[in-house]
Amino acid sequence: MRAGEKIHKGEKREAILQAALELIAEHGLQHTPMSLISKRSGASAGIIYHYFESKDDLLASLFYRIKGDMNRAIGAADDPQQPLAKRFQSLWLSIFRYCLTHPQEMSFLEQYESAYCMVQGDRTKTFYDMVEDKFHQEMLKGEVAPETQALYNLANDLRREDLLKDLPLEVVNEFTLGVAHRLARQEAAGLLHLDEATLKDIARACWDAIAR
Amino acid sequence: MRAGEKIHKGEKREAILQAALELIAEHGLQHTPMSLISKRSGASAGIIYHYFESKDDLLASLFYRIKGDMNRAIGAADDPQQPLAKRFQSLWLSIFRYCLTHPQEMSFLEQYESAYCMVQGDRTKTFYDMVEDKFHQEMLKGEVAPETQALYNLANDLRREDLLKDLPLEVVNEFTLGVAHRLARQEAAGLLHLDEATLKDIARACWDAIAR
Amino acid sequence: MRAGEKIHKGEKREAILQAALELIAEHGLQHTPMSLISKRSGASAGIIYHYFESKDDLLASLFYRIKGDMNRAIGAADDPQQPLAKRFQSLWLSIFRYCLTHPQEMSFLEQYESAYCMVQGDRTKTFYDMVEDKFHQEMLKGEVAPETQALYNLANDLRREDLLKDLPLEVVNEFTLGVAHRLARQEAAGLLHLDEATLKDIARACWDAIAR
Amino acid sequence: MRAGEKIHKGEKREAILQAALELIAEHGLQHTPMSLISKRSGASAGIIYHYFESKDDLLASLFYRIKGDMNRAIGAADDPQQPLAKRFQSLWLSIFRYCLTHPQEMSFLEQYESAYCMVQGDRTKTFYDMVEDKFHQEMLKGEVAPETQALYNLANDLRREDLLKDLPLEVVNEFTLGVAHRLARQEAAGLLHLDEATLKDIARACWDAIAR
DNA sequence: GATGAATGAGCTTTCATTCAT
DNA sequence: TATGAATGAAAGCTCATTCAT
Repeated sequence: MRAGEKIHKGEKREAILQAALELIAEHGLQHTPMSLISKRSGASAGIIYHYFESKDDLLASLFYRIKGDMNRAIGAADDPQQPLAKRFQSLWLSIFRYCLTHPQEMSFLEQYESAYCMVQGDRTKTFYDMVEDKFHQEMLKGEVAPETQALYNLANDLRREDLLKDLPLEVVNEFTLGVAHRLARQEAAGLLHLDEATLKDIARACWDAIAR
Repeated sequence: MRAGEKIHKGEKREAILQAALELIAEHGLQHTPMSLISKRSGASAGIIYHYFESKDDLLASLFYRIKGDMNRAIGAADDPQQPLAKRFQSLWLSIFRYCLTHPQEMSFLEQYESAYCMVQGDRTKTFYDMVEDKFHQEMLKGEVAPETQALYNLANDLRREDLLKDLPLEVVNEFTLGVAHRLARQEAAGLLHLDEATLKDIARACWDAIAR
Repeated sequence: MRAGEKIHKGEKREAILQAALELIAEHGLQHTPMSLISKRSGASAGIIYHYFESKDDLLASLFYRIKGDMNRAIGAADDPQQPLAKRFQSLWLSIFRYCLTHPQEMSFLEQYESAYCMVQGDRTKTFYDMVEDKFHQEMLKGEVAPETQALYNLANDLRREDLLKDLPLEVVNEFTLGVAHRLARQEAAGLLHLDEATLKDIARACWDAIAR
Repeated sequence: MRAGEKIHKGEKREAILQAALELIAEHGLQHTPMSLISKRSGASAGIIYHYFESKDDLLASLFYRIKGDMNRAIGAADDPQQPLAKRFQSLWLSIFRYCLTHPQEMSFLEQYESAYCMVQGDRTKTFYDMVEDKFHQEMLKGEVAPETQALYNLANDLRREDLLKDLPLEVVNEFTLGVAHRLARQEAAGLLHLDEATLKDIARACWDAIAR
């Protein structure tokens, strides 16, 4: 009964995270009280605090679960055997598609990141500076956000071949993952429709931006 | 005393908006109660409801005030007499600088837009679809968000000269205003430092992305 | 209308404190939720937080209101013109009577003081060490708890005449105020009945304990 | 294995009581949830309800365990062979020392007794009137609280020799156990330091209060 | 005996909004 | 216009107790 029990445990925790994700995507971070998460997930109000220390902890856990999923999904699409230009296109398209097919996750990420990003003095603090739970601490030990790992690997390969302009890595990131993310959001919102051919054109435009 | 009274009116309303902007940038949308806005602005709790119908109305008013400011600041930098490539560079740099020098406004915009953007069914609804007050209605009559006007004018000029790739306008927007916005954010957060030369390189990379 | 307003304001604050006192004496500190204080006092749940920062602040305010009352009541009974032995008896009886006629206040004081007194390491911390609000800070500026002031004045006069044994002041305090307090509690609880004559005998026994 | 099992049983029950005692002395009665007692004692949340009917029952059991300990400790110090004045001094000092060396027990007793003592109408009800479990019922069958037994034995001996003033027994109790208890508390809190000589002076002052 | 996940009523506190003055 | 005390629903969270295993 061991395995069964563990699955059951994991399922409840997962149900809570899933309920939170759906509700936040539907009603917004501000209009998602714990009571609603409790109702939707089928968990009692109290038990949520058995799995998560606080609402903040729940949200942080959800954040890192999504980041991890995204990282895995995108990383899986990278094939180091392929030629570099082809790899870049595949990666760009896989980012775009992940964003497009995960609107709830994208909605959550955007709300969460912007809610924890504020100005102090003449300084903007990102949520990475502000939230101090174990998850964030662990994450900060790595040098880059996990979902950019595949991209950074590719960027290093490009640089080795001297195919990349001399731009900061963050800028390269904005021209690829950033642009893909934002366009996928607009497509998901119906503000835009991009067919296969256009997508490839855009991927190519990104390439033009960063390639020497 | 008429004129004086009117100035006084405007000042109080402005003080409320300014207090809201500062507090939201400092503490976040979720942690900015009306009571704090009242304290910071020097206006009583009650009188805020004389100037604004509700908190939502106050936030929407602030949103449109900022959008207007931004539009004016960016538009002012566009000189139709200049050659097109030069115009593009100027515009890109002026967008970047506006974002960099207005961290409170950027913080507010990001929080506000993401808080009012949610998923229903398999559809992402932007806050433009959801908020229904007079301001939004007025805005929706125009075809594009005001701050992109100068960029769209330039894009049309570029297209007339056949200098622009055949990409949707929204994509062009992402490669310019979007990229500038996100990089300015990172610079403001101290995650990145971009010197004058690098900025011009990035503006050029944007141009490479969209120019034929 | 000024005076009227002020009285009205004070009345609501006072009503809250009075309701808290009654309920705590009736049901105990642990079984007196803010909701009950709100109901009994006729104040809404929210407005209590206009007058007091928190439940702790409310309790601390009540504590100092009672300490002040007690001090005034007991101090008023001391007549420096009287002979010293007579003054001691009067003071002792007035302490006893105050305790006896204010059972709610006594119940509250006992619960409050013991609830905030705990052991850390091999050290007992009194609530004076633990609570850190403005009231306590103010109180600690004085050298002795206010209700012992009259007693301390008398003790000094006795010492000047060399009528007092060479005992620490705290010990003198226990033999007078302390004993009176505890006996009044037992009388109020019906565990004991002390008539006038016996009371005078006890006051005399206290005198025997401390007088040379 | 019988004996072993019984020892095991007793140990777990004792561990729970000990954990409760420590936590209540450290954090206060109000801030000692069952979950903490469970953690500190190493017993699961559920099993506590095998040993105790409820939290109230656990607290009552702890109360009587402490009262019994105290009684035994103090009674052991009384030697009926000694002269009466000497016996009184020994008893007083042994009370004082027990209180001083058992700060957790004292903290618990004070909190427990005051939390269960409340005012109804113009009447103060002690916790003896209010708690109705078997322990209290048993206790009420005896005429006096157990820890005063040794003192009462001595008081009777004194009265037989006509050495005692004509004061109610409760008053005698206050002048001895009561005063010792309160002074030990203050010493434990560091508000006071009483050396051996002073302690004997105080024991003598108590004697002066009650002796004819 | 023993576990610890689960319950759900109840807690303190917050806050957008109203309204008598 | 302007005030700020007052409202009360709703928020996040706690905790004594139960019960399937």
